[in-house]
Amino acid sequence: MTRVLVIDDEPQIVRALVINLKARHYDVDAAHDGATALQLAAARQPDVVVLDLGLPDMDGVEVIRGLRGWTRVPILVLSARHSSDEKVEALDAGADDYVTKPFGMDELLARLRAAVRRSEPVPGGEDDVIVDTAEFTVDLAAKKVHRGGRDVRLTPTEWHLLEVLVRNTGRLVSQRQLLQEVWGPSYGTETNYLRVYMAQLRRKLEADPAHPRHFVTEPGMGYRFEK
Amino acid sequence: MTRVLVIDDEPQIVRALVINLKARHYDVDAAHDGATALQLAAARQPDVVVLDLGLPDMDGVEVIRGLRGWTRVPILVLSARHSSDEKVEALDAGADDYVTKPFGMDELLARLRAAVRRSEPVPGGEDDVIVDTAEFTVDLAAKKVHRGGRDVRLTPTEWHLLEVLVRNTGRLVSQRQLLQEVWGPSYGTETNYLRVYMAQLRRKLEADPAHPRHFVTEPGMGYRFEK
DNA sequence: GTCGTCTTTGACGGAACTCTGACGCCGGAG
DNA sequence: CTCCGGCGTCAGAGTTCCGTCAAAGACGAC
Repeated sequence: MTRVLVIDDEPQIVRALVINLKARHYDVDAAHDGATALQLAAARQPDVVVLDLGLPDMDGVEVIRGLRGWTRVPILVLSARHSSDEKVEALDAGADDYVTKPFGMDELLARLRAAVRRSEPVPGGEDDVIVDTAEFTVDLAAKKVHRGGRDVRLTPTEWHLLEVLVRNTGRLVSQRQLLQEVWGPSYGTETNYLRVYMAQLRRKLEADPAHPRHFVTEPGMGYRFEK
Repeated sequence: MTRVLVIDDEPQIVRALVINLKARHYDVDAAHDGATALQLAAARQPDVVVLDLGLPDMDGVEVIRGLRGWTRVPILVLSARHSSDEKVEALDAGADDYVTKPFGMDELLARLRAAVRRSEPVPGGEDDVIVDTAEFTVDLAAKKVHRGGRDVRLTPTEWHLLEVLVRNTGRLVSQRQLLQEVWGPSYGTETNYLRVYMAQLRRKLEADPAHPRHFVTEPGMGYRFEK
């Protein structure tokens, strides 16, 4: 869940923000002054900060600097001041966005989403999906199969077939489904393809290809991958 | 130098932006319609995009989507519309900021700086910039390759290709992905480029280019860099 | 203009991959 | 027993894909 830190000394604005944010399933913390804000930011590690510049105890820009000293968390500034200098100062101090009051809640939320979105890691990230068996290891992201200390080379078709089976580990996959996923929707009855390529996979991955333990045939139905 | 792509069909606005940006030592490209913009973005790889939503040939939001399909470059939207819906739509489509006309140049430049700043890599980044192999060393930050006691000269395209492969060390990178990252999103099937440049890299970096150990071909799928 | 560098393009032989048919094995049904 | 359908195995034909080379085109420097 995304955590938001709201910093504002006007209770009605804080209340409005908190209600709206909680309704959209954000986790919300609130502070009424700069000192509390900096403390809360350190303690709660928010994913985004909404900061009103007019605080009772310190200048809003100082809060920005205080945060930027140790974090790159997105900071969205609220302010009643329309002056260009104020905006420039806040943005150059490290703010990510600047919204003048009165503001529309829709717009604020959209800007919040934008700020959160761009601080997210790249979706196609480095998370390696690895499946382990007694004899070999499959890394779906890297498209690698490791077996007995060395990499196994698979052809595109072999990979595709393996991928479908591994993604359905433990489940029976029908011949029709395999054919359509690997060879295309117009295939469905060419079971000889399956026989040939399943044999390849077994030869390359099974300890004893004649008695497969991981690529199991269910006669008349399909195949199943077991760890 | 920071490169900015300005997209607007009003000549006087473009001129004002270009003059101001160039005075501040930005490298500026300009497009007056969406199609040109998308093409320029691919060709010039800007660090930030300034986009007017009112274009003659296509909806501004479509331009945002077109860019977001393949890049996370910051997009700063300009618009004459003050409507909240417009803003929300643009921001949710992937824009980073939204400025309504008329705008102050100081504010716009400050927002531009903010957008560029946050897209910069962390200064004290923990990313290991240097990759070592038995035969050569790649320094991604310094853009240098060292081999056998001397620097190897690489052309821009060779570098780009090497960079993508090294950033994905051990992982298979599809031909399509390589083509799109190095040559641009409109490429994807010109595999002969890959063949030519992969041969160049091997000739310059592999001990035995005919039997590559680090730049591995996976027929029909892509290439892989191994340490 | 001329030069040098880099990129794009086309052509070719060889390697890798996919498809196809033939054959044998096995278990169940007649 | 024989027949038959489903499966595994094998090897060759056909196709696609890749590495290599060379030459033409694009571009900037001088």
